[in-house]
Amino acid sequence: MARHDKSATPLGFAAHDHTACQSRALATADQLCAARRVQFTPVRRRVLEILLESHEALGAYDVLARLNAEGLGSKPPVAYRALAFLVDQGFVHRIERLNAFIACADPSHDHSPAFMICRACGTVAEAHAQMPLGDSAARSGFQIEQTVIEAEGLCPDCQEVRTP
Amino acid sequence: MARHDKSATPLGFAAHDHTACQSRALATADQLCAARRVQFTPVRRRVLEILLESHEALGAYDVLARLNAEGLGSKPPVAYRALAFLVDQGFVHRIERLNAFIACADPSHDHSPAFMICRACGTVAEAHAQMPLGDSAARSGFQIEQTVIEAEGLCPDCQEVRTP
DNA sequence: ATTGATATGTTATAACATAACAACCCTATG
DNA sequence: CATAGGGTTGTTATGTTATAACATATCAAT
Ligand SMILES: [Zn+2]
Ligand SMILES: [Zn+2]
Ligand SMILES: [Zn+2]
Ligand SMILES: [Zn+2]
Repeated sequence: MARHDKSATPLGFAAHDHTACQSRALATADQLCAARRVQFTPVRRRVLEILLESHEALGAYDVLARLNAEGLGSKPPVAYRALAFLVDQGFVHRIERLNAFIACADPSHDHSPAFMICRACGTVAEAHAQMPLGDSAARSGFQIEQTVIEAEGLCPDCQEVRTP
Repeated sequence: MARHDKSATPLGFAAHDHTACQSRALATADQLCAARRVQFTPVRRRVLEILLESHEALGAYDVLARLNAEGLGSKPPVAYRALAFLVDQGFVHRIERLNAFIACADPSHDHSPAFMICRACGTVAEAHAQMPLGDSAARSGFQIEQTVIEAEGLCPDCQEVRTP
C-alpha cells in the first residue's frame, strides 16, 4: 500500500523497534480486556494484530480481505464489528479523512488522538494536540465531546522526493 | 433534517440575520468567480444556494435530490462535480466526520476551517482554530498542508434538553 | 470550419457501512 | 440436567457514499 517502502516502519516518522510496538500494544490489550471483563476473541485479536503490522491505516475491507484469507470471516459485519470493538476499547482509532483504521500508539491510557497523515507514503503518526477549539467553544457555549484532528501533508522521508 | 427546529438559523449557534449570510456569500462567490475567470454556472450556483439555506451539512445525495427535483441533474457526478468546484474555490467545506458539505461562513479570504458539530440538532458552526499540531509537526519534520479540525458535541440549545 | 478548453450528461461500478435475523457458545440459576 | 440469557459470530440483503470512463454540448480562438 505504501508507495515508498521502508525497512523500518516509522512511528512518528522516525525509525524504531516496531516489534516492541506490536507486543506492547497486544499485551496492553490483553490486560485491559481482562480488567474490563470483555472478551478478546480470536477475530478481535487478529484484527488488532493486522492493524499493528504497520503504521498505516487500513480500510475495513482491507482488514476483511485478510481475515477472509485466514478463514476468520468473509462478510463485512465481521470486520466492522471487530473494528467497532477495538475502537470502543481504545485500541484502534478511526481516521475520518481516510475512512480507515489504525492501531493506537498508546492504548494504555485514555486520550483524544490527533494524526499526521503522509499523503505520499500513507504513514500515519499519532500525536498529541491541545484542544484547538477550546476558546471558540467556550465563547459560544458549545460542549465538546470529541474532536477530530487530522493533518495531511508530507512526512520527512517523502519531502525529499519530487511530489508536486 | 434538524431534530430541533429553530425559527432563526444560528451561526455559531447564535441567532442572526441569515438572509444576510446568504446574500453576502453569494455576492462574494460571484465576485471571486469573476476575478478568477472561472464559471459560476447555474448548477454550481444552485448547489451553493442549497447549502446556504441552513447552517447544517448536507450529503452529496441530499444535494443531488434537490437538483433532481429542480431538473438540474439526477446523476451523482453532477452533484459531486459541483461540490468539488465549490470546495476548490473555497465557497464550501467538506465535513469529514459527516461525509457532508457546508457553505463557508466567510469565503472572502482563504482560511483553514474548524467546525463544531452539534450531534443533536445537526447545526455546524465554523470557527477559527490555531494549528493544533504545529509542535508535533515541527519536532517530527512533518510538513502540514491541511488540517481537519472537527469537534462534536452539544450546542447551547441542545444542552438544555435531556440527551444521555 | 477546426480545434481546444470547459462543462455537463450518462452508464456503470467501486468503496464504505449497517439492519436484521439465525446460529452458536458459554455460564448461571432453578 | 435443562433451559434461559448474554454475548459473539455467521449470513443475507441492502443502504450509502464516491468515482472511473466515455459521450455530448458549448463556446471562444485560430
Ligand atoms: Zn511501530
Ligand atoms: Zn491512540
Ligand atoms: Zn446564517
Ligand atoms: Zn470557511
